Order: sequence, then structure tokens, then C-alpha cells
Amino acid sequence: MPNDLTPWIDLSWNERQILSLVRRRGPLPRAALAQTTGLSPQAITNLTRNLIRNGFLDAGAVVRGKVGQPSTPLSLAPDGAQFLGLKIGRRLVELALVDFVGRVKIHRQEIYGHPTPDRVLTFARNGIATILGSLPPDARIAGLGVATPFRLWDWGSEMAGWHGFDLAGRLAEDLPFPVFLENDASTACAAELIFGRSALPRDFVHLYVAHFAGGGVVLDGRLRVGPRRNAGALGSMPIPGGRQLLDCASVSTLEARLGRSLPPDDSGWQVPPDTEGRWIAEAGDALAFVALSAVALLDIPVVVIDGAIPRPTRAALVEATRAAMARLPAAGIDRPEIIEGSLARSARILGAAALPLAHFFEPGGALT
Amino acid sequence: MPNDLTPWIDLSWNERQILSLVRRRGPLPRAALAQTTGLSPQAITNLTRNLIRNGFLDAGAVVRGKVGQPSTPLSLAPDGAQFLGLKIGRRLVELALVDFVGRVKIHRQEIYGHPTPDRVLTFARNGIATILGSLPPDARIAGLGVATPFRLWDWGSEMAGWHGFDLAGRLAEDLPFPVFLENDASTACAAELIFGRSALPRDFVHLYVAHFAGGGVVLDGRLRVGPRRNAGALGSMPIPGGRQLLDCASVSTLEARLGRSLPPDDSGWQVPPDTEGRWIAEAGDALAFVALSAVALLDIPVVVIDGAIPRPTRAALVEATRAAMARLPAAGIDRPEIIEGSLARSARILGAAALPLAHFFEPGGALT
DNA sequence: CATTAATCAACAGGATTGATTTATTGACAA
DNA sequence: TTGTCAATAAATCAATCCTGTTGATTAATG
Repeated sequence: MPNDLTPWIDLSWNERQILSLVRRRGPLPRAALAQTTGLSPQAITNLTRNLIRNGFLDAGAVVRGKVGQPSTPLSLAPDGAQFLGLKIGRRLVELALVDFVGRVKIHRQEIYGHPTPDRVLTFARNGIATILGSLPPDARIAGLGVATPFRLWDWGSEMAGWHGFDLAGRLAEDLPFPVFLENDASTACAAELIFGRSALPRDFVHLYVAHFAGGGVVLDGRLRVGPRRNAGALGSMPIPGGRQLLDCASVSTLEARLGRSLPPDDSGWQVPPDTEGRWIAEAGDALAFVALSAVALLDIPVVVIDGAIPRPTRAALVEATRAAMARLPAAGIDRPEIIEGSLARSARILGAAALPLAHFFEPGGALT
Repeated sequence: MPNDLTPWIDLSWNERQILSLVRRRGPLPRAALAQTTGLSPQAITNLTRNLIRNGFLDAGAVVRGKVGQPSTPLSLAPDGAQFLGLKIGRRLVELALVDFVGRVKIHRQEIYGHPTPDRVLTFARNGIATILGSLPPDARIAGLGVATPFRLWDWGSEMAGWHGFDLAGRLAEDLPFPVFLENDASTACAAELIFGRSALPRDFVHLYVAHFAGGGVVLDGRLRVGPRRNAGALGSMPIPGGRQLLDCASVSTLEARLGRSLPPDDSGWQVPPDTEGRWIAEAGDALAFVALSAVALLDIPVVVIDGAIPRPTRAALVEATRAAMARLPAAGIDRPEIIEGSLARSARILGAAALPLAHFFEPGGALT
């Protein structure tokens, strides 16, 4: 448990549950918290008193107009804690400071031909030092989360330096807070879970289409990482034709057909409609297949599709997936609702920052 | 919570954890329990004192021969609780009384052409009445579990009576203990989890090949049922060729090719080797495909294959699945270990009985 | 006599219960 | 219209309970 570094955060399970509820449902009065948690009003009084005293909750203006004593909704204190997120991409490395309610306060990025350990480490260290220097000394930084594709060395010989390189360990060396590292597609899922706009159920599968396709699985409101931290490897799911999801539903596939790279932001996304259309159709088939597999396996009611792609492209992809889903045999199961994610390109970096948040503030993050 | 009926069982989370550990690892001394649960020795003393007083644990003979005070291993009390299991099959309905350590104490069965609600209800009610009558009045029956295929009405017009029929509710009407109902393939998985011989990890997928193929998913040591109780619907998983797993890996498929039904026990299983061989090859392909899907989605290290089939057939099926697994693309994931189940035909009825057991005695079964 | 198992006695933390305080709406009488 | 009061709901206070921990103690063995 990397908690010696952050003695100011040591929340009990019930305190985490309260914060999690307020994060998901918005400002809530104490009575509502008692109702939904099943705890006694007195317990809620005690717990929220601590959370307010420690700066994690704010009491809002009293709400009048109903019978009985007016209620005082409690909301998350935006400065209750802050989180650093580092995202390593194929063309772009990003660093962000995110506050307790999910707003990006500082953002820096750097473009490269391909990422190397040295380059990333230097960018991150310099960036973090600069950010920390610009912050008041009492800024409460809970940790750093890193979102990175796994097996970077598989991308080509120029990436061999990543083999055996312990990025999280190296970053943690000189930082006064813990470092967490997760697959970038999983962090995109975590971001939707923690910061997402959509009202999502407690169980969903998240598909993220970026340079490669990946995903995440949320069960009972918690991101599943698996015993070998490799759950949600949706890109590796087998699909018909002896292929895997990432062979179809990846931007890299589109780039290969295009014969050129697409830029790391939406502005320069110029793809001939027929090329894009064919890619979307095939990707939709593959996405529907893995989505339905997940439903059969886990009884998932909702599948979220997001990606580092323009919104119209994403919308078309969702439409294509819905259509393909309707064509697949589904005897014995209910086809899931397929919805668009709410975070698009920012999902991975937000999710990186969500890693320390989940660790310290979500029920079951760790510790008690 | 159907617990008003069984006031004599009201175990705390830690008490359940102790029983669960002893069930899985065999007789354990208190010191080992303290070690593995993380609780203090004193807490273990208090908890086990209660469990022994209430008849759930037995103190064994002290173990000498090591340095220090000899230890007294604690084991499950066989009569700590008993469970009824009802299994509805295509040709056979079974009823069993299972004790706290998983031994079948009483077993009755009835063969029919096809199951109807009336027939099953009558068999179950008569059987339960007889069993209860034969038992001393202080036999501690915790509940009845029912293992049944879902969507029985899809099997043909003669099964229409099952549509909308609330079997669990009807059975519960005149029983002094709660009734639990689950998909039969899921109960087979539950049986392997609770009563299985094999040392299984905390996460595994269970594939059960019976009249139809089905399965179950165990995550963090708990059977996943899903928000609509339809998790582990592995038979409905899509496989290449626009089909579902149950189209290939079901005994019904073999029967269709054979042109006749196979008997509900291993003794009359006579299938020409080449017919069986072809079926096994195709089923192995399909099983490997869904197994690998599960691994990619959930990071599962072990896949268990079992079924209501003779052991040599099961062994060949596992071998075929291993071979097919090796042929599938697995970039980015680790192929799982594929092992045989330990319960074969008895898995479903044992799993039915395991439902009330899990509810009352496993951590997280329900309640506190 | 070091070592390990198990228990005793005192205590601590986090919850519950039941009584109490506070602030409001809505009904009704003046 | 306005003043009064019952009903309602939010929140807290005070006492208690339950379940665990800690630290000292006893027991049995190589």
C-alpha cells in the first residue's frame, strides 16, 4: 500500500461510499445519504462532519420549499484533492492536473515520432516539477496515474527500450506521492466510470477505439483489472476470421489503408468517406461481436463505445455496431444498449488521473 | 432476504470467511485462520467459539510433533446444516439432500419424456415431504436450491406450460425454508466452486456441456450472476459462422447427428467413434473460442470444462479444446490453463444444493 | 528455555438506538 | 389578512452496543 506518502488521506469504507455517491449523483443532503447507504442518520452526521472538516465535502445552501426542516446538500469540495495524470500515446505524451471534481486545471503535452523511455521520463519529470512549483505548498496531490499501452516493444524495433522498463517505479523514485499505472484503454473506462457524464449502470463494458482498440470492464461499480492486471484486453478478443478485435477496430487499420498517419487531434482528421465508411462497417461488425460476447458472459446491460476519433465518426461507429448487433444471433440473452462515451480524446488522460482517485476515494480502492 | 425462515443461521462476514476457508483448505488450526484472515488471534478465538457452540465447526484431535503448544485443527461439522437440491433435466428430475461437507445423503429421481410444471412440482413436493419425514426434527435444513435450464418453453410446444410459471415461488409456498433458483449450468459452476476437488484460483470460467452448453463465471471467489441473473450464459456466446456455442458444444447436437437420444446416464452412452470424434473436434473449436474470449475480457487464468458426458469423452473434449486454443491468435493475452471438472453428472444437483449454502455461509452471500 | 497456540482482561472505534432540537409548511381560527 | 399550532422532516445529542484490537498471561511442546 503506497500510503505512507499520503497520511492525510485515510478514509474508511463508509466515508468512501459517501464521496462516491456524491460524485455520482451530485449534491445530496445527509438524509438522502442515510437512505441510500443504509447507515443511520447519526452515522452520516459523524462521517460527514469529518469529511467536511478534512476538506473533502462542502455544505451547500439550504434548500427550502418543502415541508419540514430544510436540507443542506453536500457537494464535493473541488480542492479536496488533486491528481496528476500522464498519458503515453503513439504520437503524443500528455500530463494533466485534475481536481477533485474532474476538471483539468493544468495540461501540457509534447509530440514525438515515437515514445522512448527517456523522452517520456524527462517530459514527465520536468512537467511535474513545473506543476508542483506553480502550486501553493498546501495543494493536496494524492498521486500520479499513468495511462500507457501495454507491450510497447511490440510496436517495432525502435521501441525495444520499453522492454523491462519500469516506468511507474522510475517515476515514483523522486515523487512525494504514489504512482499507479494501467493500460490506457482501461483508464479510458475508469474515466467514464468516475468522471463520465452519462448515468451508467453498475455493470458495463467500455470499448475504446484509438491507435489500437482496447477496453475495460466495470462490474458492481468497480473497474475489473484481473489477477494479472490484464482484464479488459478487449483488443485481444478473438473474432471470426481468425483475427482479433484490434485487427479491425483500430485507427491503425484505417491508417494502413490510408497509407498515412492521422494526426493526434480531431482537427486534421481527413479521411475519404468511402474509406472511412468501409472501416466503420468492419469495425462495427467486430465491436458488436465482442460486445455480445461480453453480454453472454457477464449479463452486461450497457456497452459504451468511445475513442480518440471525431464525434461524427464515433456516432457512425455506434450506429454500425447497433446494426451489426441486430444481425448477430442472440438466443438466450438480451442485446445490450449501445451508447456513446462522453469523454472522447480526453478519456485516457482523465482516467490516468482517476487511478489515484479510485485508490484513495472509491470504496474498495485499497486498504480498509 | 428470505431469512425469517431460518433464524438459526445469521453469520457475520468474518464467520462466513472462516467457514469458507475451512471448506476450501480443509481442517485448519486457529493460528492459521488468524494468519490468513488477517484477524487477531483473539478475534478468531471468539468467532470459532461461537461457530463450535452453534454446531458449524468441530474441534479435531490436537496435532503434536512440532515445537510449541500443539494446535487443534477445526473442521466443518458435517451436520452443521443440510441443503436440498432439485435439478430439472430434459429426461430426468433429481432431488438430493446434501450435508454441510457436500455429501449426498439422500437421492431420488424420476425419468420422464419431457418435464412439465405439474410433474416437477409433484415430484419435488412429494420427495421433499418424504425426506423431511425421514429426518429427525432437529435436522437443520437451510434451504432448497433449484437448478433448471432457462427458457424451457423454447424447447417445443409441449413445454409451453413453463412460460410465466414461477417454480421457485410455488415451491416456496409450503416450505419452512427459502428457495433459490439458478440456471443449471451456473449451478454446475457453483458446485465446482463450493464442493470441487480441484484447487481452483479465485477467478475461473466454467463450461458445462450437457443437453445444451452453458457455463458460469467466478470472479474473486464468487459466482457472478449478473443484474438480470443471466451471467455465464456461455451457450449464447457468438462464435464464428453466425452461430452460438450451444450450436456446436451441446449433447443435443450430437444426438441430432446420431438420430436418437442419449440416455441420462453414462452407462448407455454408445456413439460411433467417428461421429463422436467429429463432434468433439467442432465442440473443442467452439469451446476454445469462447474460453479465449473470456480470458481477454476478464484476465482469467483457468478454464474448467465439465459436462454430463462420460469421462473419456470429457477428457477428449478438453484435449481438443487445448489444441484449438493453441491455434487461436492470442497476441496481448496469456492462454489459460484448461482443466477438467471434478463432478461430471453430479455437478448440477450438487450446485443446486450449493445455492442455499452460498447464501447463508459464503462471504457476500447476502445480508451483512 | 525458546517457541508456538490459545486465552484472559481491558479497551477502542464505529456503528445503533431513542430522545431532542430546529426549521419549515399547511391548516385553521381570529 | 394574520397569528397560532400541529404535522413533518432534517439533523444532532447522549447513551449504549457490538466487534474488533492490544498487551499480558497461560499452556504445552521439542
